[in-house]
Amino acid sequence: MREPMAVTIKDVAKAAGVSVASVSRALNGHENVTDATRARIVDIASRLRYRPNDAARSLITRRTRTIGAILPALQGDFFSELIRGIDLAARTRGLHLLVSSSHADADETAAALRSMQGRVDGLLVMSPHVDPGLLDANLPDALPAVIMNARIGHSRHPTLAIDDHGGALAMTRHLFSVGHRRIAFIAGPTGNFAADERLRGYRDAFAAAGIEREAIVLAGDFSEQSGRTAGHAMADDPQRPDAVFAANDLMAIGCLLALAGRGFTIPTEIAIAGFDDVPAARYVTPALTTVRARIAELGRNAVACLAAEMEALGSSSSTPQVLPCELVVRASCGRSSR
Amino acid sequence: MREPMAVTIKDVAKAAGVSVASVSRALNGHENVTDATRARIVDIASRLRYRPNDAARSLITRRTRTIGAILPALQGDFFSELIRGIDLAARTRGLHLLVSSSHADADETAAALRSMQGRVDGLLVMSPHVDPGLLDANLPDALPAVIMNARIGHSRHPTLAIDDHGGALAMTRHLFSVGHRRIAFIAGPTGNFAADERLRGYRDAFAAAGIEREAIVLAGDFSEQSGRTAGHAMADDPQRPDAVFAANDLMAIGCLLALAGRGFTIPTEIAIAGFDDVPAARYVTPALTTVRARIAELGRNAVACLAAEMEALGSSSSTPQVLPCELVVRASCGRSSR
DNA sequence: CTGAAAGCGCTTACAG
DNA sequence: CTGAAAGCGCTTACAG
Repeated sequence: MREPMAVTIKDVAKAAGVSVASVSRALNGHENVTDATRARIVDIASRLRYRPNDAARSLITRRTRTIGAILPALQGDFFSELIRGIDLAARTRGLHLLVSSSHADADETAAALRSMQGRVDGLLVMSPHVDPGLLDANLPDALPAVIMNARIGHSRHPTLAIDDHGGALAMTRHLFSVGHRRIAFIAGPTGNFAADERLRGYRDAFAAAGIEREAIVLAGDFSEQSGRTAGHAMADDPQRPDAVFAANDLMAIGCLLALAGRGFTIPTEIAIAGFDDVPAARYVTPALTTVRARIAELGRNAVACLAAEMEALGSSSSTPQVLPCELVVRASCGRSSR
Repeated sequence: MREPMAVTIKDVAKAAGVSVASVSRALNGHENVTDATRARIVDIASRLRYRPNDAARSLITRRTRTIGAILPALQGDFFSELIRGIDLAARTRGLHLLVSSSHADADETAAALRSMQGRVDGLLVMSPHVDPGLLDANLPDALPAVIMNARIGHSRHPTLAIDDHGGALAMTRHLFSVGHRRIAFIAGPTGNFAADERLRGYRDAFAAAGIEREAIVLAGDFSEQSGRTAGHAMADDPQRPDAVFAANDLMAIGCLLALAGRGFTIPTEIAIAGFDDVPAARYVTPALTTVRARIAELGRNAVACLAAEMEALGSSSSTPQVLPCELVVRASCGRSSR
């Protein structure tokens, strides 16, 4: 009981009374085919429900019409948005999307990189601790790749990033502008690109104000719990800051909940700001002031950049892109500066 | 300037002084190879950084070691969780994952189905308005496929689903048990499987209580805005219900916000419950009572089911699975029944 | 245990 | 414009 044989190009050729070469040319839209022949072939092919075998085609064309996305995770608002942008942009170009995520460490990422090889025409890579050397060591030079959210210029591959630094800088300035001065920062995990950039933005704002010595940095790891912990630490601190800027919304929310639980009034006694504008930011009380990045756009642009790479093989062009962020001022920080 | 030739099985054979057949057998772990030969081949292959060409292999084995997931969307907490479960389970089995989503209508879904053909060994399909006929018409009979969140038994393919009906039934009973009787239901989009099932659960609870005539159903479309609209309608209603059960959390939150904005106290004046347990449910004030489904598990089990299908070709086995839901009682509905 | 050979289903120079 | 043929890189009976 073998599987029913799929219809191949030979079957179509036979039915149409032409060679397989003509079928191939007709179906692939080559010029050198009579309209009449093409019409007959197209008609028969569809009647036979002919579907070219992708493996055979890939074998000879060396193209898969597929791109791969290697991401640290898939769940959560950030990745959810990112992958939506990627998926849409890939579909628009008729590209299939292979995904791989949840890589705990560099070894797993390397394995994922290798396993994508040969199955994709190009790769989108985001790794929080991305090491350009990892890519170079595990990817053939010829494979187009685009890196997301890593330091621009650190890799020979085109890199696109959210302007985490600029967003954090703008938020810190905003907090200054509404009258806060003792602004604590709850940091994200050290070594994580976005976390480091946000911290740098915070620090630069203090430096620009000539008060870098007054920066107060608390440890965090992007989890709500670490935000709570920081919130309790602040509540216990006799020199309590008058504002907190957390490196992401989850920590800001944890901090807010902890502080509110300890009886502090927000924003009058202490203001709170986050980063990401996750959906939940609108629902906490008071609603969270935060920084919004256009993440789907990052994904979309990354695909566009990758597609360009794939077409112009070798000519690694396209200026690095840094997508600006936007301040979203809500109730948790007092009134806006304007 | 042609691309650098990749190393093929021939290169390995030549370097090892054996035939390509032996290389193939050695690398694929067949028994009939001397340990010494195998060792030499493996060594040389890795030294040459040999990577079998997947297209060539697929062409002959008729396997891609890839599964496809066709989903209505990718963003949002639900799909985020679902795809996480799918990705993890696929990885565990060494299967690649091809995704396709954002299909506005049946035509686009059909196109996605066809385009996956030949690129995958099996398919995971979730379509809110899934029509078994659509699958049959666009998929070769031989392609293993598993359907998620559709009515069990309506397709010749194995189907797994969240117990939306049971969850809604349980929530409605819970609301009865804490003393509510005039419980309105904000429905989701008609025709959407989950929405319909949840409504049915609500109705069945009323029927079981012998008061089906007292059911109050308001229209909604799963959006926060439709929840707000329903909330305002209730606020204006002289015969205001004493509890609202929304078919999803987004609508429940919209309704809660609208009602709170109109000065109603929750849960004393009106209780509110949702469905899904999205992260935001914990952050609204008061925190939302809701129903939680183990969505990642649905994805994981669907992959397991698909993998079984793929191995035992033809023997469509595996009893239909319905994953139970769990009540999450928070402050928005008054005290728990226990 | 090992090799020579056929063949998977395509595409593309090369002739005509 | 069309066809015969080579070849993409593998795997797998079939012999030995």
